[in-house]
Amino acid sequence: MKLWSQYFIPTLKESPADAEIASHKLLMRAGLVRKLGGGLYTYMPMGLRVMQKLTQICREEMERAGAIELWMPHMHPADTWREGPRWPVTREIMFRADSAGDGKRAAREPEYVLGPTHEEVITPLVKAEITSYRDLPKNFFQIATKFRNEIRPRFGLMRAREFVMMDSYSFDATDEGARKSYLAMKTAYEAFFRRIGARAIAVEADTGVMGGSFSHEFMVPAEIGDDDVIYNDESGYAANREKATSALVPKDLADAAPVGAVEEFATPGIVTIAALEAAPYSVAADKQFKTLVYIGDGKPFLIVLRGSDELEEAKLGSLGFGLVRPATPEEIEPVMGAKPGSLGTVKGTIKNPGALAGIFADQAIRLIGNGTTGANKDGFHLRNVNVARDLAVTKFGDFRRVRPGEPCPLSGKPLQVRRGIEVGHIFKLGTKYSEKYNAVYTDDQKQTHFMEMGCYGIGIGRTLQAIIEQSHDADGIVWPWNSAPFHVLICVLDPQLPEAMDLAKQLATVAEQAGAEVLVDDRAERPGVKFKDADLIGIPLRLTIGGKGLKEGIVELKARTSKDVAKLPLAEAAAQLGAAIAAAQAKA
RNA sequence: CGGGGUGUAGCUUAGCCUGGUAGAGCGCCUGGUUUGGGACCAGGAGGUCGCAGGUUCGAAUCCUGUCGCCCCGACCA
Repeated sequence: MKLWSQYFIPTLKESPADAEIASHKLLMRAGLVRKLGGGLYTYMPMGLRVMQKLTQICREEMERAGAIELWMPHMHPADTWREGPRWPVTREIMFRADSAGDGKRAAREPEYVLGPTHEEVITPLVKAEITSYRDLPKNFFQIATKFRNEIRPRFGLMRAREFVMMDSYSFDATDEGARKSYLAMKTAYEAFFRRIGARAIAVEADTGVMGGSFSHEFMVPAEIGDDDVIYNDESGYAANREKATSALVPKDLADAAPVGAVEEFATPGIVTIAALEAAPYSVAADKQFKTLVYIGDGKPFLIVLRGSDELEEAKLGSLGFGLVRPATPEEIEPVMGAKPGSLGTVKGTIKNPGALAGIFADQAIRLIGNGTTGANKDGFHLRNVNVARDLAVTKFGDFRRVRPGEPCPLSGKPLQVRRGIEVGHIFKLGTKYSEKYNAVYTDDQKQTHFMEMGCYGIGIGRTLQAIIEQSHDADGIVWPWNSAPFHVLICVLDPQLPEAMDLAKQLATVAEQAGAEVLVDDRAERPGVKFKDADLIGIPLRLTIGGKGLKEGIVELKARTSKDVAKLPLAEAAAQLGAAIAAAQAKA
């Protein structure tokens, strides 16, 4: 039991000016966190209590799934990363942790970095410690602080520079085992989110920098989310926009019949899809070929899309390049022979095709018959262009961004879109890291194999905020039972009356014996202030003890989720309170 | 990193355009009256107006630079 007057819950009537979204405002107003700097937050006592609830439930579910907790350093020798497989990418988001020094000791290259994640630490560790199939599988997890120099921290805990994450890493002997480990994590994550009262859905996701074969994100649907989830309720299809695909191109699509030979025509000053759509050219965007130049690991390659489609850059990951970026106009002209706006991939028109690492086309361009594309000659385009006959294509793939309304790949029904907050992510990695670090084991035939890996993460702080985003009303937070900082708030309206405080302490003991955590508001505040604060901090059950009620012989019990107040005769108060707690526990 | 915005007391902010003693509300402290949904009265404390430079007799206000914070965007030709 905690007495409010002796605890520390600095609530605010007004939201700080830098909080924009509901959950961020409530985090501040309910006294859960305070900001130190951009993306850096102090967990105040109430915020810490919620954090501890989440980490404990997370720990229990991970252990239930057979994972083993450990703790790794968060300051890493820079070589750990420099020698790792993704230094060029990860160094951009890592903080260096060198001696601040006097200028003499400050090295040009970092000596130490703060860990954004731990594949580069755990894989060498496991390589050194595990060499036999007898010791596999293993799944190690930790719940600890991560550091990432986010391009733009925002929305409070939603995207922070320093944040708490549960991360785990599985090591299996076989691909089949790795699939099992992956599924065990998916199940554990679902159990975790269910227990803490967050409605999260698993969606197919892009593997991104992590690499690997497949992955799911756990998304909490919310308008303020960073990600678009593409889904169809009927089929159960759900994917991150970066990964989402649609059944836009029929499998048995026949190539359109060419109506004539490729023909060049002058388009002075026309360098955009939209300009070519306008009169006098009047070429519909979905009859145009859009040709983009990218640089993959230093070498240019081309991406061809319909003019009406947009590139989903994340899908370029499937091409296997490490670092990918758009080419600059200076890089484009020597290769293509024209400036951006007049580019194309019709055979024979590219100035220096030998320089290209490949020409990759989105399958949707096969829907174009007799289309128009750039001539690789400034101010000229080509018409009557047909994919099979005229275009040089190394490989077809899925590179376009899906739009709502397109047919679901599973059911053919229209896809829908909604925003979501990514609170967890699981990856099946395969052997990308084990090969890099030579993490091998010996099987019962004395053969050595690379370990099959998976990695998994839950953003604890982000999850905390996502719960608030998902569970609040105009008056404040509505904590789910298992995430709540306290379960029962005993509101003593007249704390100067000894009998009121005595009863409060008595009922607090009852509640604690029923397994609830109790906060007693014993402050010398007016009732209105107490009720407003009670709603703001969102404790699931509120028991009100007032001098007026005591004279009538009653106390009041109210659930945060309900408007109804139950008047309990004093003789029944203990039993009713116990019953309400038991009911809430059973439901949670 | 690019664009936009903003910085005045613990919090919310007015004043800035048009230079001339820095104001309010909330919160805090003291006293009193109140007491079931953010009370009232009286008194009080609290500000290098983000920082640095400049213009000026005089700068919160105008100019330059810089830093912090917030929002939008991410080379899609």
